[in-house]
Amino acid sequence: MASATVTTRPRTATGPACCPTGLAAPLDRGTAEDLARLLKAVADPARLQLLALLKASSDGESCVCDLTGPLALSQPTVSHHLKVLTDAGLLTREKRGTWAWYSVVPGRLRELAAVLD
Amino acid sequence: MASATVTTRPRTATGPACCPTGLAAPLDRGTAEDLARLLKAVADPARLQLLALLKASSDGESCVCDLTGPLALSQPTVSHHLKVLTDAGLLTREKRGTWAWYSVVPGRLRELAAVLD
DNA sequence: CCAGTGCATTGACAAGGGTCGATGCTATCA
DNA sequence: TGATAGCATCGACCCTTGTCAATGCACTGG
Repeated sequence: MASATVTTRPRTATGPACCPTGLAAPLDRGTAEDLARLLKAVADPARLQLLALLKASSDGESCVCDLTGPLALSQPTVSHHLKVLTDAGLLTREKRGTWAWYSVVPGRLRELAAVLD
Repeated sequence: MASATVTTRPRTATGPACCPTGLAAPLDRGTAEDLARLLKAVADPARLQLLALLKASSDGESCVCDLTGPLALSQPTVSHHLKVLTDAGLLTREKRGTWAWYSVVPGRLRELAAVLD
């Protein structure tokens, strides 16, 4: 059993992706926490439904009023989930007039998927 | 909890564990919950470290005593995380003598990654 | 200017999850 | 047989998180 490899690293909260090596090599705690933060953003049924709805949208974007219906959740709850996904860098928000239009950041999900390999 | 490793969803049981279409098409709540359950199993820093350690292991397997050190967590906690990953179908457990040897189920992570696309 | 609409924020609540110490169980060894 | 080592389970604690009602804010239309 090798000695401990728990090296705390200087943090990259909203960094680009995180670990370039994926799970091929042992992860230090900091890198693992960064990856887990990203995965936690996706590991929710409501947020998965939001991502699927946005990807299936004809224009690649939707406003909140079009998302509350399919999810059967209250408007504040949907806004909360959209914020979580946006903070994780998976969605972009563009406010046009009264409406807020959300769309998926292209390639970001694929980056995350590539790490799990 | 006594959850089966794979759900009993009536739709297209040939898929990995949930949605064969990934996020390309809208998800119903049940399918989204199944996928979220799998992702939650991975969305934890300790469990990511465990997966990385097991993948990087020379024999592709490790016993609990070799995993508690690098994670700097107590033995019951590590056993708990290993159980979560095993229940999710991501790890297999084989008891030989006094030791319990864990190893990653090949291809299972890749299946999960393929859904996020 | 005022009423109405779309969305975000706040506060509060209940449920879930990570962690540990203590304990129980099984296999090995003297 | 008794003692010890490796793991799993239990019970408890505390923090996180998903959810909603109420409220606030920005923009639009009459």
